[in-house]
Amino acid sequence: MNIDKAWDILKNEGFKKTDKREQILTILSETEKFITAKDILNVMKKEHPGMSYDTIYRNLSTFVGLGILEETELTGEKHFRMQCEADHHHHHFICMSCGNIKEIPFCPMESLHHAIPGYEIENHKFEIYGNCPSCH
Amino acid sequence: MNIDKAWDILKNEGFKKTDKREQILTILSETEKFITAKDILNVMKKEHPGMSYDTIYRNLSTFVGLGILEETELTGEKHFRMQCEADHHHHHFICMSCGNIKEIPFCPMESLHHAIPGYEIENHKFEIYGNCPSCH
DNA sequence: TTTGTAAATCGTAATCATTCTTAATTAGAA
DNA sequence: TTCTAATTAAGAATGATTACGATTTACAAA
Repeated sequence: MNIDKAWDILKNEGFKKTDKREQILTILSETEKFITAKDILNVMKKEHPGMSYDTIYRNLSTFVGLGILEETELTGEKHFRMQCEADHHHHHFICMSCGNIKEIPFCPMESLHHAIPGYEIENHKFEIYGNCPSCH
Repeated sequence: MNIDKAWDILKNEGFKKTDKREQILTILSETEKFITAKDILNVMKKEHPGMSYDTIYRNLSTFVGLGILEETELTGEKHFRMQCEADHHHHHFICMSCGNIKEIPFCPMESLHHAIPGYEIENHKFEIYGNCPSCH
């Protein structure tokens, strides 16, 4: 997902264009990694010293709700990154050293739908952690 | 895992037998569900009004470290339950209504080891959320 | 059984991420 | 330009978790 597409979605849903949102999206689109609200605040404080956590959290959760960002919980903190452009459902390998992401073109749910009849599946989480080739 | 086996492990590692630990283990062994530190405190406060959170969190993390409990993050809170007895690696379906657990006799990693050469896999998370047959 | 000592617990304060509140500001429509 | 709802600032509140000094306890050894 790039910033333009994110703005299309936001405009479409009636959200206003603000420089804070622009900056949050810019920061996120400049990295592949999952980053925290604090990471974003630290960058934004340079230009806007009186930056509020509330602004960041509120916008991050708006973005997640609109499918602009994806969210995961790593070591007790929420982490965010741009939603993948890929049109197919997939999962991630997350490098614990450098934080980089590799897309896993595979979803275990496909083979599982039939394995547990009677169970209504609403959601699933599948993530792999370790070290990427350049980190070990 | 039953309480006796838990005590074997604790004794073996040089941990002392205390009534607080006994009670925490008892509470956990009486349910199949993932429960929180607060759930445990609420029960224990009846007998020990001056119960400390520190005691519960410290012991829970000891137990997790020794493989007596397993831990997961649900809606921002750590949840714990007794480690499964099963000798084979497996995953869980977690019912979002009643909290009950169903064992999934299937691990997606088996088919994945070869799919990402060069990546050193250290850990993985695979959980399915939804409603169990009696809840929908 | 008594005693010594490290481990465990208590009670509370501190910390950390996140959310809430109210007032002020701002983007974009009319 | 003006109006209005959306957005933001600033800081307080919340809720989970951890840390800490003082006290108590388990248990091994005398």
